[in-house]
Amino acid sequence: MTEAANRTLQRGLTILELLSEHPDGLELHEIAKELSLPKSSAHNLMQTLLTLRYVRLTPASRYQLTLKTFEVGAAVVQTTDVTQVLRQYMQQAFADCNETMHCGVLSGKEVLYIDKIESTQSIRMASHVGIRMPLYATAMGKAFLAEMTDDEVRALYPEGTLPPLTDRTIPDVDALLTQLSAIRQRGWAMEDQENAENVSCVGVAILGRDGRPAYALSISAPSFRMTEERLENCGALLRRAKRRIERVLRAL
Amino acid sequence: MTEAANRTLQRGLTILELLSEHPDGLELHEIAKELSLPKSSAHNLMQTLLTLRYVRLTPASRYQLTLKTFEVGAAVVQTTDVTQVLRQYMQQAFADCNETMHCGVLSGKEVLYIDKIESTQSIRMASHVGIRMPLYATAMGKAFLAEMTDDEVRALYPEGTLPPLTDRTIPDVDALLTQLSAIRQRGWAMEDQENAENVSCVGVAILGRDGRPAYALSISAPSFRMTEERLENCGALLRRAKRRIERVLRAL
DNA sequence: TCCCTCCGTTCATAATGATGAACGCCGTTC
DNA sequence: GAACGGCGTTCATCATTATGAACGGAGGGA
Repeated sequence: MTEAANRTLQRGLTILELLSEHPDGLELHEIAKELSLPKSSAHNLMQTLLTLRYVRLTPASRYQLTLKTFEVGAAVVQTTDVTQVLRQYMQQAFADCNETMHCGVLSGKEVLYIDKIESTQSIRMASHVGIRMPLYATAMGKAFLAEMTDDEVRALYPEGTLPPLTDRTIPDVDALLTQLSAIRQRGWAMEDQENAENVSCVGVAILGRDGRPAYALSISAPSFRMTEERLENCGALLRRAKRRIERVLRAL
Repeated sequence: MTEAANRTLQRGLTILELLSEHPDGLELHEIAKELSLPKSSAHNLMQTLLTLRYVRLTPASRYQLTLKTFEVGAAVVQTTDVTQVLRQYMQQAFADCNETMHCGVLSGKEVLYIDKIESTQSIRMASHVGIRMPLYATAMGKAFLAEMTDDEVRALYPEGTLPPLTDRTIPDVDALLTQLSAIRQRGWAMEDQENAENVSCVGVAILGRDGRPAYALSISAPSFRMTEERLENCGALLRRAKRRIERVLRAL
């Protein structure tokens, strides 16, 4: 994505990534076009990937990934469990935002905080590992709720009103559902001082193999640091992490 | 392993493969030493792999694979089933030997042939897809038997004698067990005109996730072409395929 | 059938990566 | 605490890779 030291390697790996998104394979010119490479350069790289057997050529002259990439990757997964997967992607996202991050699991009507990485900035969020928070007042929680149907959400809060934690806490289920709809659209949840003063959070939920929400990630920062732009960046960061983690979990 | 067109890409991918065999990670100098690279070259490549996030640096300055390789590889597997996995590795092995290959499943006391690739040489084996053969008279079958205990094998043939298909067919269970022991040692089975005249085969069994023999691959050739050396080559080829397929199946 | 286009391949040259030597850092030894 | 050895990093120079242009073949339309 960014500027890498070594062009050749960068390109080779990008080709593998590209092919992974095209199970039916791509022709040489398609690869060249997609990565804006001269066809002769693409040709050279594909020859190498062929002889190394990362790629094969179908009878229709389409390049397809072989299982070799999977062989290599699978070795990592053998020695990795779910929490390590979450932590690894949390670390990657952290490297891109340097704000306190949390990881939580869905536990009834609450989110249970199970892991954190603390920002190195002098003004930062305190940690929450081990505690529980109501779903409706946290970014992670709202991300969880957004993965449920409206009926499921209403069933969680039959009273219809939501006990306030701050004066910004969402007051009732109707307001909550309105927000969830926006969250579903956008792909990430946010929470602005609804849980504690001067703290803003962004969160996403991770679906397990069964398609049910299982884990969540969040980025928390002092509200003054969470500009509109930063919010968008963090949201995009988390959405990317979500997609990747889900892909890994599906095969785990 | 061999001569690839592009040195840079070759090296980068080899590093990924190397790291996949070292879950705890390797230090820069270890990588350089292992691949006989100057440390400055290794350094350059590792920097690239770092920025591309295929690799991360632990606090102890060890390079470890991230899950990115797995993400890429997992995409292939999503659209692949077991028979396609087998066929893919069969094709790779075929490219290295150009002799008729078969793939079979264990079915009671027989091996059921489910797929083939025919040699392009003018003198070649006829195809066997869909037929069944006794375990004791085929390379695939003996490979299956070699994955069982002696007791299990004896239980399959309580009579102790084995109906001959040619005059070379192994005559009884005792002789069979002797051969199975050698097969276990060597890692691959062979069969020399025990099933049909002038045909020699090499075979390996593939263990499923449950650790039980499930599939087998074989290479068949006219006996005159199966020199001692070629036999060894084909055996090694199949053993490699076996290892890889099992690794993939384990994560499938 | 002929022409045209599109695709993959090849090749000489320009751009980029590889390398060993030198540097700085740290921990260890004497 | 001085000297040494091992490690990662940097840099100038040389070897390899990237590239555009040219080639040849396959398919399609007129």
